[in-house]
Amino acid sequence: MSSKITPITDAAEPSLLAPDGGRKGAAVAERIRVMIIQDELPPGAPVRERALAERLEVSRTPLREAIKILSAEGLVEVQPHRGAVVADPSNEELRGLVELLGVLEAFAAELACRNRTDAELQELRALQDEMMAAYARDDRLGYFRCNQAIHLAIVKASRNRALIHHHGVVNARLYRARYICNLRTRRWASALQEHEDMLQALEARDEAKISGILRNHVLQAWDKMVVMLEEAAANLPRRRAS
Amino acid sequence: MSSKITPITDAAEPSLLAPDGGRKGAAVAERIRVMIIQDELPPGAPVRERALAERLEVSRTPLREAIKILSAEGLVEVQPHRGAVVADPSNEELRGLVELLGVLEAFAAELACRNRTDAELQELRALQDEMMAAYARDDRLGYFRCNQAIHLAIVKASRNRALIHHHGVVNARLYRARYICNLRTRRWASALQEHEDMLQALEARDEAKISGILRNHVLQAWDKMVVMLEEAAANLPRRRAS
DNA sequence: CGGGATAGCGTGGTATGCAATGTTCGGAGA
DNA sequence: TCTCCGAACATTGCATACCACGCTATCCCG
Repeated sequence: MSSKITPITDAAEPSLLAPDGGRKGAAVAERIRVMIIQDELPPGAPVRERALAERLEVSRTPLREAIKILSAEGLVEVQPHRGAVVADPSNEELRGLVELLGVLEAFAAELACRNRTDAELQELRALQDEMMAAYARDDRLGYFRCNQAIHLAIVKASRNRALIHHHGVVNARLYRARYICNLRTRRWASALQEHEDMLQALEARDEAKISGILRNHVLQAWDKMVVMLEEAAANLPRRRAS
Repeated sequence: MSSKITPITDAAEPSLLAPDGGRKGAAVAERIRVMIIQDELPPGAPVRERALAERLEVSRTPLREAIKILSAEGLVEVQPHRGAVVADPSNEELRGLVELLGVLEAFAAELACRNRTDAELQELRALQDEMMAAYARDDRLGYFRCNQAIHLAIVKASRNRALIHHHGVVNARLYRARYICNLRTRRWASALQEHEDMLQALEARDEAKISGILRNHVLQAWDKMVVMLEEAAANLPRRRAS
C-alpha cells in the first residue's frame, strides 16, 4: 500500500486531535487549529474563506469543511452570512472549560490507574524526567510540551475513546490560554510536585488519590490563569475590533 | 427581531443539540440526527449523499456539511472515498460512553447544586411528578421523555456551557441505545427512587451525595443496557452487511 | 476449473460559478 | 451639519459539474 495522504501539517505539535478520515478538509482544519493555537489567528479574528483558501492553497470547499469541523469543536464561531471568527471565550467560559478539563482528566486518571501498562508508566516517568530537565535548564517551551504530553499520555492510558476525544476538544480550546499562561507566569514550577504525586499514585493504582490530585491540579492552573487574564485585560483593553 | 430560522425539524424531541448557526447544513444535520435516533437510519446503514439529498430536498453541499457535523459528533463515521455510515458503537465503546456520561452528569449535578435556582428546582419537581405519573399509567415513552428531560434540566442548571455541549454530544450518541433499552427492559422503575434522592440532594445542595447518586445511577443504566445488548445480539446475529 | 487482472460503474471529493444577504459608504433631505 | 435612505460591494451560502478513487463483475489465461 502506498502512502495514504500527503501530511500537509508539519507543525510542531503532531496532531492534537485525530481527525476522522484522510480528507483534505480535516487536514485544513488541523492547519487552522495550529494557526489558532499559535496565535497566528488570534481570538476574535475573522476567518475569511477566500483569503485563507488562497493562503493555504486549497479551494473554498475543503476550507468550509474545516470551518464546520472547528465550529463543532468550538474553536471558531460562525454567524450566518457573516462568516466565522476565532472563538474568544469569556473568562466565565474559560473557567467552565478548565473545570470540565479537570473532571475529564481526573476521570481519565482513574481509568488509567486501572488500565495502564508498565510500559506506559515508564513512558510517563521518562516524560516526567524530561520535564524536570526542561525546568532545570529554564526551557519553558519544552516544559510546556512535556506537561501537555504527560496529561495526554494519561488520558490515552484511560483506554476510553470517547473520553480521549472530548478531552482533546476541550484541551484544544484551552491550549492557547494555557500556553501564554505558561510562558508568562512567574512561579511556574508548582506543578512539578503534583506530577510526581500523580506518577506515584498511578504506580500504586490509587484511584481516589490521583483523582483528587488532578482535579486540584487543574484548578490551580485555573487560579494562575485568572491572574494572567487580569494582567492581560489590563494591558490591552480590547482587541476584538479589526 | 423576527423569527431566526424556519425550524425544519418538527420532531417530537426539540433540538437535542443546539447548532451554532442558522445554516441549512445544521438543519440537515438535525434532521439526520433525528433519523438516526429514531432508527430510521439504523447503525451501520450507509449515508448516501445523493439519495439523502434528494430525499431531504437539498443539494449535496449542505448534506455534506451535515455529515461533517455529525462526524465531529461521532454519530456517523466516514471512511475516505467510501462514504459515511451510521456509527455502530461496539459494546466497549458504549460502555466508555456511558461511563463518560455518568461522569459528566455527576459533575453537572454538583454544579447544579451550587447554581440552581428555586425555579429550576420546582421545574424538576414537576418533571419528576410527570415521570411518576407516566410510570403509573405504564407510559414508557412518556417516562423516557421525562427521564431525559430531568437529566437535561440538571445539566442545564450547571450553567457550564462547555459541559452542556459535550453532554449533549455524548447523550446523542447514547440516545438510541437508551431508548430501546428503556422500551424493552422489564424492571423499568428502578430509577424512580434514585431520581427522588437526586431531587432531595439538589434541594439540600448536597454536592457529594448527588455526585455519587448520579455516577451510580448511570452505571446501573449500563448494567441494564448490557443484558439488553446481549439479548439483541442473540436475536439478530449480525446486521451490518447490506 | 480456478485465479487474477482489467474495465466499467457507482460513490464520494473537489472546484467553480451563481445567488442571496449583510455591510458600508455616499448622497440627499431636513 | 446630522440623519436617514439607497445602492454598490464584499462575503458567505448553495448548487452543479467534473474528477479521482474504490468496488465488482466479467473475461481471459494458466
